[in-house]
Amino acid sequence: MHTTADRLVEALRRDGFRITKARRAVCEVIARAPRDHLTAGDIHGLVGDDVIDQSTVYRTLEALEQAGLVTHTHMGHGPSVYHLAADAQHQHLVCSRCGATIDLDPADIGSLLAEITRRTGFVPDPSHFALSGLCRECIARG
Amino acid sequence: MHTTADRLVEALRRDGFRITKARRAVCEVIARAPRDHLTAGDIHGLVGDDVIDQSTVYRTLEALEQAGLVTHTHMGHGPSVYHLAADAQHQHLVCSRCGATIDLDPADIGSLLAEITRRTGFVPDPSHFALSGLCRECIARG
DNA sequence: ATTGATGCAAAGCTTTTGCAAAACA
DNA sequence: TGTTTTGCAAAAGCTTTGCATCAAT
Repeated sequence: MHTTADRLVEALRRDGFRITKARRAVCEVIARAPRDHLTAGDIHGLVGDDVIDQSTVYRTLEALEQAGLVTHTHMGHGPSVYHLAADAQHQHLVCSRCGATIDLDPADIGSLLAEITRRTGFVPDPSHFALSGLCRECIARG
Repeated sequence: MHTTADRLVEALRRDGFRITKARRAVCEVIARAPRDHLTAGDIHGLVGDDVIDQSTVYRTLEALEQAGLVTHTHMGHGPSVYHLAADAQHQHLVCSRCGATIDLDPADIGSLLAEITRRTGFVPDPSHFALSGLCRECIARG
């Protein structure tokens, strides 16, 4: 039976990328935390700071994005976060006061996005940017 | 009659900020291009690269944001863009292929945002992040 | 006179890049 | 073997900060 990590590795190979220890390690970390929001630094740390170089993490993530397996989301001032493309189609809400993040299901915003497309012809990719605002708790606190 | 720049300056003063040559200059640049998307670097250049220091531009923008007069929007990989708060309540769409940007009127997304609030209690601030995707032209090109 | 703002220079943080050495196919 | 990938180190791009000096109130 194939783990997600194996599937990522195989997909990379199919796309003509060579399979190295570094790429396998990054795939395993990403596959193990599919719903998490991992920064390049997180991934580097999880692989082991001195196992592979940070630049290799970025180059591997670039390869994975090129292969359509991973996407990244800009979360504001901080570093970008990476996810499996399969899990990425949610909208991130991030509270500008307390920093809490909420993942919004695609179904919950589908009609909104369709509305934008209908009016402008623009097809949004909700996963690529977070949406800033105030969470319920911070509003309740005034 | 008061220009927008004057109004910005007066609002800063009312908030307890001192009025300096640097702050006046930044206010004038921002007031003159109210609908534009100016980066801190743009503003620095428009004031005059050697008239004030870049760090002063950032500190002035911080003061203006603190006073609620200006907001900034994260546009992805590049630098943030700044606008008058009064003009900022639009959603930025940015095409991930050609880089074109579209400003979406608040009225066009109001119901979408209300829907998000209804479902999650989260009150989005549409101006703070751009929304990535593909513009009509790039879709037409395949 | 006091307090706050500026300029300068340096550093911080995320990300990218050049190049020689090492690893994959 | 031939080409890709890695590590290292350095740099790039945006933004922040420490500190002595200067300016606004």
